[in-house]
Amino acid sequence: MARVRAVDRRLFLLIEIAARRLSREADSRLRAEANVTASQSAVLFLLLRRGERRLGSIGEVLALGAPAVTGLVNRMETAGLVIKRKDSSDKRGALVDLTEAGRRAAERADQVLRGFNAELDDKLGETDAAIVYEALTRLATDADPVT
Amino acid sequence: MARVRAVDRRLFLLIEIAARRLSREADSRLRAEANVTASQSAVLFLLLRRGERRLGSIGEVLALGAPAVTGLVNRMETAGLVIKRKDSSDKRGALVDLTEAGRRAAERADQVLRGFNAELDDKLGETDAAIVYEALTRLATDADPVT
DNA sequence: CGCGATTCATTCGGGTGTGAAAGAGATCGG
DNA sequence: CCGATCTCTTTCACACCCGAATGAATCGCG
Repeated sequence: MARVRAVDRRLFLLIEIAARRLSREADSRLRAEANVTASQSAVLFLLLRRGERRLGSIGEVLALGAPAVTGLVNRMETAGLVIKRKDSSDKRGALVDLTEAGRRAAERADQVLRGFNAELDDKLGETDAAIVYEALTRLATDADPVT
Repeated sequence: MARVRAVDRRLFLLIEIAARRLSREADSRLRAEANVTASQSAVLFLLLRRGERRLGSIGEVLALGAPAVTGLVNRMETAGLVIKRKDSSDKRGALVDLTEAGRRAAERADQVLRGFNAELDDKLGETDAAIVYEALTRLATDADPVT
């Protein structure tokens, strides 16, 4: 069973397909149990664990471009999950922080995702999961061709 | 080195981040060298290797919902890459096939992606790459919780 | 001090994805 | 044969992402 199905021999396409499936499942659980989207939950976690941050910093960690962060945070602000205020020490930037509702949502989302992640780890097995973590981290932190 | 950075401990978030980075890079190369997007190239490959197919079949292989396929194929038809015609044996469905331009684009895209994929394989190393392929295939073909 | 370069965020236009609902054609059971 | 039902695709409203261009504030260097 060396051969994999046609399309799957392109790692990047395979990752996209896997990401799509996982995202769909995670998103539906997160919406149902925490009333947030998968993208939003990533921001919530970041703020929950590392506190108030600038927009650019969020984009850096999550590998998102500036326009994506602007839109995401704006929708979250409308939803009452975060507040945005001008950085008084550098008025170009804006700082984002959790609201109380945001904190509660973050904690619910964390529960949901913890469970989901555990299922995935089970599915892969301990050793494979560790290798995949490491491999994806490497790809995620260093995807540029001419390093 | 057991501990990974905060956000990364959620496999699904990590996959999203990696997918985003890889997609961005692949997309930019594909646009430059073959004048197609990454999503479009997945459809092109499928048609190139397996021939004319129905919309639903494309969605099944690529893990895309029906509305996504409709939009994707429509934009590709506008771009002259594919043609869509009614399935005469079942007039509910539509068949999609490559145009000549589509075939040429598919072959260029194949070259680009072959190179990109080789780089990724290099970056991961042979054994890790094989494990990642296998693991993602498992996740991509079986992401449902209650199996 | 002051002006050009840099940095942070937003806006703009467009591709990509989703779930829900609608329309059209096939199918099957009475 | 024909209506209930199922299947395939589309439409709709929306979330999400990107690159390019813009606006606003800071920085840096003469």
